[in-house]
Amino acid sequence: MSNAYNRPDQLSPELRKRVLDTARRLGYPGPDPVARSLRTRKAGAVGLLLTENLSYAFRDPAAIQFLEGLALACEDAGHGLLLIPASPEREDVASVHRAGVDGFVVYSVPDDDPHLAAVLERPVPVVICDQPRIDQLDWVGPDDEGAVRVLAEHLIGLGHRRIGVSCMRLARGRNDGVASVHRQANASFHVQRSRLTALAAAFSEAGVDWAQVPVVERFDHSTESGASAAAQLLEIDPEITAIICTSDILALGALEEARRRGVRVPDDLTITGFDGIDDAERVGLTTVRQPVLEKGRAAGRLLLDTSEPGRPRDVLLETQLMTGTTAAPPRSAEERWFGP
Amino acid sequence: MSNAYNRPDQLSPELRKRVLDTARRLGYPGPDPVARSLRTRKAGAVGLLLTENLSYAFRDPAAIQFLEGLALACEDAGHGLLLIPASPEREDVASVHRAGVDGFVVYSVPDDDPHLAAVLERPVPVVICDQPRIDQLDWVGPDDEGAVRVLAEHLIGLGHRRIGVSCMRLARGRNDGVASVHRQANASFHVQRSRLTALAAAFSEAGVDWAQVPVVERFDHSTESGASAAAQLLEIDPEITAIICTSDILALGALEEARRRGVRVPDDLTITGFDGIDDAERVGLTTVRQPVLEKGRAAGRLLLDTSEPGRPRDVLLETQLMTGTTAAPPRSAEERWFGP
DNA sequence: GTGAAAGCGCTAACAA
DNA sequence: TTGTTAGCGCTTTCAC
Repeated sequence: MSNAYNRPDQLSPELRKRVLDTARRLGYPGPDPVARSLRTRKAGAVGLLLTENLSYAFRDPAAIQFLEGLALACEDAGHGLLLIPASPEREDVASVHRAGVDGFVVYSVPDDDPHLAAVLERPVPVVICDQPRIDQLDWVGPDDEGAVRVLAEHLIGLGHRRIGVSCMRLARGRNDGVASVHRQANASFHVQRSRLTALAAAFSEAGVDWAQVPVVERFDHSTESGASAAAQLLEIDPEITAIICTSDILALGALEEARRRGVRVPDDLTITGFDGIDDAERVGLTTVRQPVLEKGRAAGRLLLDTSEPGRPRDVLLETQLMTGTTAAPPRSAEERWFGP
Repeated sequence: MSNAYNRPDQLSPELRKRVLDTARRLGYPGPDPVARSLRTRKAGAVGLLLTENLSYAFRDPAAIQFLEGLALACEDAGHGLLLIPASPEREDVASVHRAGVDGFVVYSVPDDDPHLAAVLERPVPVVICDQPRIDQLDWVGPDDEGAVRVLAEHLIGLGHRRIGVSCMRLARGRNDGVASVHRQANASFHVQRSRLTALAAAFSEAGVDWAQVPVVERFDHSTESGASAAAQLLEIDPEITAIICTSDILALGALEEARRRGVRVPDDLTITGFDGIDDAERVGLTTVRQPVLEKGRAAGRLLLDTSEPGRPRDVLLETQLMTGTTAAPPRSAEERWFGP
């Protein structure tokens, strides 16, 4: 009987048909997938853990592209993709415990995320995307430090010394405002930490006192946040010549704010992003492009690749500086006040 | 022991802690979710069946919004969302059989989809979104016929009589070209069928011979398809004054094609869409808006709503005619050839 | 508060 | 080729 369903080649077609017909007539709904999973120790699904509300994943263009890549890899392997409900608000970890999956992909969560801890307790393979970095675990992501350094040197080359930084949340607790150097260094989001560290290093080398550079943090990742962060930066120091944003979304918000204020980009103000989403390209944002879809696909492949040629494995993705039209040499103070 | 994990209130905290500590020390990874599912007959997850490749779901704005709504509902109920790999190419239904879920949401699949048949065999609740309509099954969707009729009457009111139609795939088999009246009536995608039927009815009442109206079908749902469909329509009958598209994506493609040809919209040609995605609103497309996010949320709620006040239930969503800037009265032939 | 035992539905191994 | 059986790991029930 089991054979009739699972190994059509092990018995004659006619017998198979007879068995199946009889089964259906008796109201047998087919093998129970859960019981089968228990027996075979395979769920045929991959779990995805995000640090945000599930619905957020469908609002952030970078997250969507990541999902697409991951879905592609799962589909190739005939696996399902289980989105695990793990809002940052509720500490409830049960959803991780309940997930019937063969492994987890963890996408960009903070070091101290309780859901991550729950995932790590499960006896299944785990692949981390972006953050955090954990020993002995497969990892996929871009070289954030290197990419940011290239961007920073581009801006330094243009002549920028007085800058402001707009960044995404640095820890699980909400803090919409200035992030002290201490908070920057202790950020529990590894990616944000490296980007800020790389910026600090590059600009320090160029003679900038990093402690004087305003870094403004926003909890929600949205263009509104980007706009208000830009506004705050311009208030703190109206003399800054560039706003460096750690994501394109924040940068797009900054562009909006600049337009609103009549500040010309890049003439009066340089604005840069990070990620390389479609909208960024459309408006010609100067940014760093990372292959987000590839990231998702690589994560899926890594997890589902059964031939294990020595774990842990790292996949470092190529990034590319996109010199758009939102970065230019700063104008001198006189130029800014009295025109060119 | 089971109690320690599942019913913290049934035993003293200290005992609970001791049990859990000992368990961890012995290397016990926590209760196996699959075995638990087998026993409790609950998977804590909802399956989603689409008719497209999984990755497609992350490219179509309407699908993304639907997913967001569905994810929202799942999250509220603490359920996971399992995306089931069911490409239209492979007839392989095993992924449906393997899915450990408490129910399925079926999103816009054709009447004769084999994966749908597999879903219906599973002894779990099913909610259908958009299509097909199946007796005794919960359903969520807009009033396609009504909405299209309002749109058609709008165009008829403007004076359009010589029109062309650009529509999405009508059956599982690829057919990029003209769709005969017969093919229209036999479309296995219920939604496309109703929209075409409603158009035919409205325009027939206005004195148009529907058999003479060119209806062009495209298998792939993309702006490129929309553009080529528009091109084909204009080739078949250069005198048409309006192109009605059964989706915004197709309409956006048609707009591109018009721009490429120097055909002015709406002066020389009226173009309409369906769905009301963000991009459509941005460019001012005349279209029908349906609450896509709400559709996803309603589907999830319907499936997860345990209090069953009499199934099957239908949720009919409100639609709204968006009179944008891409529809206007047709110009007479002379005007079109010799200018206003 | 604790322990023992049945059984969820399946698959794989083995026996006939 | 077909039939039988053990046991996957859990929860629930019931006896202690």
